[in-house]
Amino acid sequence: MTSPRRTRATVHDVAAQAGVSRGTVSRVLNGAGYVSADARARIEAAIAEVGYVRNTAARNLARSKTWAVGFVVHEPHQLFLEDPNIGSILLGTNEVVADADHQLVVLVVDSDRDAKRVSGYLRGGFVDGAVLVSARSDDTVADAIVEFGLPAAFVGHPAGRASVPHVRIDNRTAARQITERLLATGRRRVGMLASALDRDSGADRLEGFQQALGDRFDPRLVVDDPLYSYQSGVAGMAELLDREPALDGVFAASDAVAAGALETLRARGRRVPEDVGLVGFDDSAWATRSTPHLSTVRQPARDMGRAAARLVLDQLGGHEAHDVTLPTEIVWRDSA
Amino acid sequence: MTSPRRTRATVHDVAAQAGVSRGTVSRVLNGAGYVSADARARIEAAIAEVGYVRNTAARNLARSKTWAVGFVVHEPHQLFLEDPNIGSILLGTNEVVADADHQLVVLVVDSDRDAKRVSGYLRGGFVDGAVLVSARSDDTVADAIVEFGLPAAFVGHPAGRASVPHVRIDNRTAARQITERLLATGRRRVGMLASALDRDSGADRLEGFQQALGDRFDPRLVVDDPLYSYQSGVAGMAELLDREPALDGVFAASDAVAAGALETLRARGRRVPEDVGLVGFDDSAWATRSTPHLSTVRQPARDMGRAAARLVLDQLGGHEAHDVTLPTEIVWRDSA
DNA sequence: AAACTGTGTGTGCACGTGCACACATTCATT
DNA sequence: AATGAATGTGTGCACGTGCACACACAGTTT
Repeated sequence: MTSPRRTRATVHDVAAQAGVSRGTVSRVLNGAGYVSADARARIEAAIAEVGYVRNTAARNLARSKTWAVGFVVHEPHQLFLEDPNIGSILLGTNEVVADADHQLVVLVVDSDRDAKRVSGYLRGGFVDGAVLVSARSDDTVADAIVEFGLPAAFVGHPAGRASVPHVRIDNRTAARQITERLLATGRRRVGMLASALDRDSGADRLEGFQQALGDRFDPRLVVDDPLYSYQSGVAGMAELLDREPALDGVFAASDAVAAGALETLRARGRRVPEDVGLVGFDDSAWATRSTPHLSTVRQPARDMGRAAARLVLDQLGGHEAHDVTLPTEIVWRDSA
Repeated sequence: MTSPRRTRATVHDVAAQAGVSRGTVSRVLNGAGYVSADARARIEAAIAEVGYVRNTAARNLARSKTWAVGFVVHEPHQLFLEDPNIGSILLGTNEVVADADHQLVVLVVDSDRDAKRVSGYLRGGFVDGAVLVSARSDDTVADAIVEFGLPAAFVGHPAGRASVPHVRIDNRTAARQITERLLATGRRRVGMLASALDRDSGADRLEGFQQALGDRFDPRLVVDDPLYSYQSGVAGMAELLDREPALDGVFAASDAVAAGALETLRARGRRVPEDVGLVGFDDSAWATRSTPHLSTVRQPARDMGRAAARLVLDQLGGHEAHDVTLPTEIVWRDSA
């Protein structure tokens, strides 16, 4: 068993081994021409011999370009794992970033301490840009990025940040449309399980819901929770039924919330969709994993991830980045 | 609106602004004593004035220490997102790594091109060590790590890699125990939905299953699939029922697989647990999200993540790293 | 008065690379 | 024969930081 080298080989070692200078080695490594066939062969042999691998960190320092892009998720870890939307955004972003030969670096923020560390990381010259998912309005990581001037893109538009390019969906219109569709099934007492009202997504969905109901909107029939979680659906639904036993329609701010609501409805002996019509938001894996399958709004999460990546790459390429709004689609299944 | 700096401030700028030398600035930044109160105050003012943030990449180069640890997931993205075990391992690892003031960098490998890029990243001096999850036996990223001598730890032990420290559970014993428990409910024709036989986890679970059945083991009642996925459960269960309609017990190699099997069983009109007893593995979110809730093996995923992180940190601290085997627990619910 | 200690500060080099430039050689052109 | 281009190679500096060392000065000890 060979013991791991205490110190790695450098271009100097390669140059010495091949009997040439560092400059020539560098030319071989970086593909620029003007190297004799003989020198090239000797250098390639030397590289293999001394086991040279380029120190990318040093290269980045010299070139001041890292070929890495951060993907910052500001969510409780648990939710990061539970929410398939974030996963799909990650997929889309990675797709585009990898295709441009950059390395995506995923950073999860779940505490003030994390926020501090991640902010330092982003400013520390490790990445050329960053994609931020689900930033809240008082997001210190976002503050750090903006202040530092790091090329970035937000997925979802945190209130009060005009200056940062972002990718969004029209949450308000989508929420209005699915609520109208729910009302069209003849429901009379319709409530909402709202979430994350401190973000545009949460606030706009509530607004769309309210628009659809018009005069019939009753603030008592809105329960809200900071998180888009299964658990918040379980609890919120119980609260809603307590407030209005005659409830016959529910718009949940996400599929995870809807799935939780479904659990409570079942426990309380309400049939879905016969007694209560239920619609969700996201068209996540929850939608088809639940019984009955959920009617919901399809968010083009993967496209959003792709678009956000492009916004960052555009900026890195010196182009202007233009905000993007992507279309949603109503997916009608069995829950309403 | 201030336009983002084209070039960031350095220690030189700070030194010039404060009227001192770089060395003194460095001492202030790194906390080493021997700085007059006057100089310290001027430097701190200068730092704020020019908006200096340390270039951590350069610092790392100088110190040859990055304070970052890679977390490599070698899975199709889709599965990475679907499998809550990986998420929990990630949580545990991040917990310990963050506590040691290191930054966890998540890297997902889903293609040969990814593998190449990630290998380069790991060797490029961006991280001090790495945790590898679900490495297959012919894993090129693992090869790169071993060859390069990067301090690392595997979660799950890929066959034929004696030299790398790893964290594992005793899959064989756990599989044997839960199969025995399933048999104890009086099942006569018991099959298995096996997965990932190219990893220790998959192969050992099959072996444990076989041990429990002893003479009654029938290789025709084992269906296998490369992935621990919901979809593989759906398809595998159909195959198993086609081969043996009288089947009354199934051990699925993971909860996701069991959940898929449940779907097929329902579609084919088999009641669980009345007609068919079903047990899974992992005690993931699938287990309690399914109807009925799954009997399964609890894998201490979070602890495994923690242990792996410690293995890496131990090596970074110059200590020897000892392999860890963690205990499992059978969780008996309603599906058998 | 010389030698020593403690405190504060500046300078040079190293980390490992990339790149601009200078220089050397060959061969074709005027 | 002198100029020029094309090709090949070596050297110095820059990237931004940390650290070892040298130095300067005040106050204390022999």
